[in-house]
Amino acid sequence: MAHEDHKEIVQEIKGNMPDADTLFDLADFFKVFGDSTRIRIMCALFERELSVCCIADIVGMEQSTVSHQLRILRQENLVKVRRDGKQSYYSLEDEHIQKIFEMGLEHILE
Amino acid sequence: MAHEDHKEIVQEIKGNMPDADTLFDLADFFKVFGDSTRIRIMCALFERELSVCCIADIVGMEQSTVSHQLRILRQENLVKVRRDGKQSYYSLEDEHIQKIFEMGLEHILE
DNA sequence: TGAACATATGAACAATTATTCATATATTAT
DNA sequence: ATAATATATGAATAATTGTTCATATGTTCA
Repeated sequence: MAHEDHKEIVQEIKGNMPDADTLFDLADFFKVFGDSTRIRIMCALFERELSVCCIADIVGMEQSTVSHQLRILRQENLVKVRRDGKQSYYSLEDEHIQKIFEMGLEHILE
Repeated sequence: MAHEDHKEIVQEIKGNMPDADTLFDLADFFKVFGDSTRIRIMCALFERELSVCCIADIVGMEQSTVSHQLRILRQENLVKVRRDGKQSYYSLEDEHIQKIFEMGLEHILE
């Protein structure tokens, strides 16, 4: 236990928090931003849609690696795919992503 | 290799991207948001500053676990500490954090 | 000074995750 | 159909990371 109003504070805060499931999902969402390969992939996609092999060359990693990471980005609805012949072209799902990206950048550049 | 304008596109995008170091730091920053325990701790701190033992009770984890996670939050300048007698009171460093949090929440609630 | 309490930290363990290799699937052109 | 190319995926491995236990540090009060 602890100081005087411990119990009351705990109850108050617990009552006002979003439910655990939501926060769990939120953590999963941010987890996607927490890897430098994925961050670089997303960053590349800010400019335009790109094929998998272009992305691989841009980030300097194996095509396989990029494919795996793109799947993760797809699962969290951060990117969408378009097939055109042999290529798959990936692009960002919406603009939230760039905004969150920029806010993070703001924070670390302080 | 790949389709026609592959090389040009790769060069163009590579030229416009922030340098790798910055993106690495950015990923590290978001990594902090990518754990449900830390997310819950931050969420609790939106309301007010809290002692370590309060936080431990709110998130339902060991004091030790919370202390370790608070250190990580401190290292990334997301929280600050204030000593008052035996207790350490933690609070959020700035408002970026809540904004980023809310944007993430917006995204997953779609 | 010593007891009691709050917090911090090191070591160990379990679990998760990123990457690569090898290979499968899909598409196009010959 | 076969060859060539682009992408996707499964298995294996290495590395990272979250949690806990045990204990150290710091603070107050008797």
